Amino acid sequence: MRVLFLGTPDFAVEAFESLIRAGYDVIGAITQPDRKRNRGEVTFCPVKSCAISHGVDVYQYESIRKEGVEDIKRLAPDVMVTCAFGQIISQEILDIPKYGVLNIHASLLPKYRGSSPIQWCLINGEKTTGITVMRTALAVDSGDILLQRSMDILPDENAGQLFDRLSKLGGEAIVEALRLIEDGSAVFTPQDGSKATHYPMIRKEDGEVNWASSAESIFNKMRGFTPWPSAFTRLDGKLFKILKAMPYNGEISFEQGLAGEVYAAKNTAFVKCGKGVLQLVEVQLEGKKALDIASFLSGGKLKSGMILGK
RNA sequence: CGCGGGUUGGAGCAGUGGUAGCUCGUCGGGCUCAUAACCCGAAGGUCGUUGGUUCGAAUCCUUCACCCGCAA
Repeated sequence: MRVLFLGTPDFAVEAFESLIRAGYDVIGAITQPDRKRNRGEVTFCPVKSCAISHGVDVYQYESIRKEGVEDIKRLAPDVMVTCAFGQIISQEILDIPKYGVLNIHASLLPKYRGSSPIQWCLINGEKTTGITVMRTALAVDSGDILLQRSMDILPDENAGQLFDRLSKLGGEAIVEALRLIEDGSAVFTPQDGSKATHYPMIRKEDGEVNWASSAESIFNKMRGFTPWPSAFTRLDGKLFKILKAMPYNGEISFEQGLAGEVYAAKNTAFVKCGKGVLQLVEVQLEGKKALDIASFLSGGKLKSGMILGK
């Protein structure tokens, strides 16, 4: 079976490699164009690097609808697999492969349609999520479902960790999906549109912590934004990332009792929230490396009574 | 050549011309029923690299390397 893969970031690499490991004839990988990076080395996107190492041809288009049609027709795939590709595909392309186009989505559709499902599940404090393999349709994440695999979200898991686990599950799911198609037992079930929820791509500025909200919701937000783009606040006017933290159940007596107020002990620090207390575990100040809270406190930049967010 | 911050004993920082200091850790000793507590003492740094200015540089100028924040 000739498989054409469309995907760009880390999340898609696992699916790409799974297909190769499973013995499918992966005839090409289409990714987003290489983006300019001014600081650090210029690197190919993860799927491109992986494809090259496996000797798979890579195709990149600014707009696949306008530039990719001829290439895809020439490649004559039996099936196409999309995974975090990042571009909308036209009906003309969807009609090319005999077995259609499949998409791997990191949520249990119809919940969490959109481009940041993993982050939003964490932000909303979900306990369960999963992978959906469905037919790619013109409307975003609305195609008929071929199969789903669910997975529990760990209590202190962040988006990076959940990404890793879901990408593996996605790799397993897509291989299983192709098996179903090959032996003719694939059944596609329409989504119940009335239960659909849609979330936008998360933006960097959305990562700012509102200390007036509850420790629990700040904790969930931090998990959803870590490791990228990170939950942040201000320390003395400087960008201060909260990379790891957890709600604290003990009693802390704050001098002023204000939201965002810091209580710094010897090896740890707490922040008063609108409801509850958050214990800091790992932080990063603008221009500095990420540090565990004990090391950061050694620097003397965080003291009891300071108010975060200003 | 996009903008900016950084590189000082094991960790994190201070120190803008006169041969380095703080918190923590480490090691030794003491106190205590006990402790991540407290007390006393000790070890540990040619201040990222290159060249220069100077009587004298961690501190000023220069080369390179590496780390990081922002913007893309």
